[in-house]
Amino acid sequence: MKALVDCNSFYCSCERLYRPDLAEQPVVVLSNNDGCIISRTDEAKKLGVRMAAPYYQNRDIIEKNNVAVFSSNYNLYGDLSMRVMDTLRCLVGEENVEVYSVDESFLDLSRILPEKLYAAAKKIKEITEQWTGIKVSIGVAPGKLLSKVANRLSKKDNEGTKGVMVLDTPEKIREALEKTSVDDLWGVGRQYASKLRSYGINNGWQLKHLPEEWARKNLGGVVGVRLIKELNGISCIPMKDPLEVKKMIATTRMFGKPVFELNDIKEAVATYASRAAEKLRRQYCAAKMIQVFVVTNGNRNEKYEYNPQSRYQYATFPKATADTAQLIHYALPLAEKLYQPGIKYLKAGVILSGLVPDNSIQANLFFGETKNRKKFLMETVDNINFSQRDDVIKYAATGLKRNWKMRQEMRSKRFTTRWDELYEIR
DNA sequence: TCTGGGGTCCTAGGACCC
DNA sequence: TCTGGGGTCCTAGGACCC
Repeated sequence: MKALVDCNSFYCSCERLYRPDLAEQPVVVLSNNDGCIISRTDEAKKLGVRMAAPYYQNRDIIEKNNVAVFSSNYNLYGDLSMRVMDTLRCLVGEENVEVYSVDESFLDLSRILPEKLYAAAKKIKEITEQWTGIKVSIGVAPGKLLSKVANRLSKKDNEGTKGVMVLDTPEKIREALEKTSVDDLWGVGRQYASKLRSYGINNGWQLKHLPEEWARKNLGGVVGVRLIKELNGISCIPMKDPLEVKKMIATTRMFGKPVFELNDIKEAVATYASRAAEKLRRQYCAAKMIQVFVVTNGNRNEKYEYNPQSRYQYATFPKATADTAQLIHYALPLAEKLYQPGIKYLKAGVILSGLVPDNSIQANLFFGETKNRKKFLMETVDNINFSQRDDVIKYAATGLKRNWKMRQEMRSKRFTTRWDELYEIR
């Protein structure tokens, strides 16, 4: 059996942890640039605040109802996420935890006796909440997909489940699937949901009975087949190896305000390249290719409409690299190629791909052996920046003015990662 | 005036190989 | 006029996830 542990309204819960006065009050957290709502508490949900909707569209409700609003504080969320995941690893063993996202983990509970699953899940929930202060919900089922279904239902107040649901009999699975509409299933997005509805398939129970061959044709090949199998209680989405590394690394952001100057774009691209390079080195990899893109508002004249258009340029390296200076060196000319004067730029990004472990970089006849010195330099810079939790050392190309930096006007303090922002008790 | 920032997997099709 | 039967690797694009 597999479990899915999910932190309730994770970002909001993190904010509440250091603001106990907000325990009963609705809370929302905004995306970078204070653009969209990316986390909301149940209270905010009940007021009709929509998830992933632009902040300004919800502003009326928010102001009228005294909703607490925060800019996202990723230092804080990242640190608390680590505490939650460490707790889970401690409870069920490192090898049985697959961190799926910042606020979710799958657990492999196959070593727990069936009759003890419910008690075990309850215990995991209690201890995690006690140790971290973050509320979690747990769904347990034969496979990952059904554990997602169970998790989702365990959160509904009217189920009386108090955050733990175990689907261990055919009857329970049937009941759960009948209550779950197709668009709430993991792996069914907008396209597939509307296709299914057009065939009269509205909930998980109906979907479970479709032939695998139909799913293969209509729901993305083997992906669809897996979906049906999982619904039938056949676990076929395996747990991931925790040592796996990313195959692509991206750093992209909207600008705090639209930008027109090449220089601003170059600063941003150099900054994103530096950040991407850090992520690359953290997983001990080097990249073979860099891609730079910019997003403009494709709309001309007309009244305002959000109509983003992106353009890409890429370069490949003679030899895989994780050296920030070299990545910037290749990235800037790409930015210049993309730039046209007089156009309004909304966003830029850097994507690294063709990632290989950095100890297996192919030597190249035409490039000398400066590798070790560079590597030592990069390690030193990373260590200093990490120990200070800030970019103390950065490349000049990343700029000083930083006109394009994102807005975070309502960010809470970085209570757990900065000495000068520690939580104060009077 | 204002709409996030990451990722994954899969398939089809082209270029190339023997 | 005839025109196989395997492969591999790469890329673009679609769909999905949180």
